[in-house]
Amino acid sequence: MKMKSLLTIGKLASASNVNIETVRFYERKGILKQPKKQGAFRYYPEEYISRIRFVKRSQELGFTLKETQELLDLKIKEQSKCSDVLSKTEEKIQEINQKISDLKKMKKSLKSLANCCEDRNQPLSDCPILECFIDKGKN
Amino acid sequence: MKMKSLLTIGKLASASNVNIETVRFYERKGILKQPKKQGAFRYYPEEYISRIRFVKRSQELGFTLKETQELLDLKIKEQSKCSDVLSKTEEKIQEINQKISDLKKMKKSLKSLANCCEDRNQPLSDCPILECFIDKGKN
DNA sequence: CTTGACTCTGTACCATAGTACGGAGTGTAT
DNA sequence: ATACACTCCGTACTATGGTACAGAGTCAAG
Repeated sequence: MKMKSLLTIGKLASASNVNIETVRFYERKGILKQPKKQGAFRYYPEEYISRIRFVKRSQELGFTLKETQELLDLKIKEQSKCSDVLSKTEEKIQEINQKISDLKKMKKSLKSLANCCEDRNQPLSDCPILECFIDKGKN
Repeated sequence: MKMKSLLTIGKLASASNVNIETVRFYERKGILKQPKKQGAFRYYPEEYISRIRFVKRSQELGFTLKETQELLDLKIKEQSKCSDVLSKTEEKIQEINQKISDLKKMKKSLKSLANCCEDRNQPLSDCPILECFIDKGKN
């Protein structure tokens, strides 16, 4: 049974650039809900591709699979209580802000490290990579 | 032998808010170089505290231990070739920029998700969390 | 109606990043 | 000089996030 815009697991995996086993793993873990099976095989609508991509990028940004699932669940459960969604989104937004701010600090440190090499007046050993996240006095 | 500003492994661990075993683990992995041993015990200068903190925060930002070590090595190997340091830092800065930009997209999506609940005109099911990283037309 | 590529389930295995623990040794305060 | 907390090393175990594989079943093209 072949329908337009339904993918077998193999097609989905290669379109999403992950291993087939990873798709099954995500299903076992509940990150992807298992699609209708026509007969014995899974057939996935195309939107699963963006889901998997979302999962991968979310991980690269420092969210665990569990957290990623929470992010996805915000969308998926259409019957979610609004107050739940709101507080969960606020919480995730706070986490994101913290990550962004820390990444900026790290970037600043890396830049001054790079400057040590462009501007040879400073010895490399004085570069402040370790000071990224250190509060000195007031931050 | 007790000297000012030298810490035993236990003091270091609790000052850095990690498990003692984690310190030893980092040492085995080469993330922390092992300090002078006076007699049989390790004695750490205080700067190890900021190193460990750096490692922990770096991980939270989505860098692996290996990558964290690369970042630290930029500082530690004072005889590093400047060109190496520069290209490594540039590379990390690019990664950081990408992360920041993706986090911002994710945040934007979460905000419009939150709006669905504040402004009931939009149905929850239309919220765009999955569209975070999708290029549609020009990005 | 067979063949071959693909999929199924279940289990085992892998790397990363720790954490726990046993049994022995050390350091120091009293 | 002995008690007790702390440290040593080595090994085993844990959780997370996959990956691999065996052996059976399925699909569809020829």
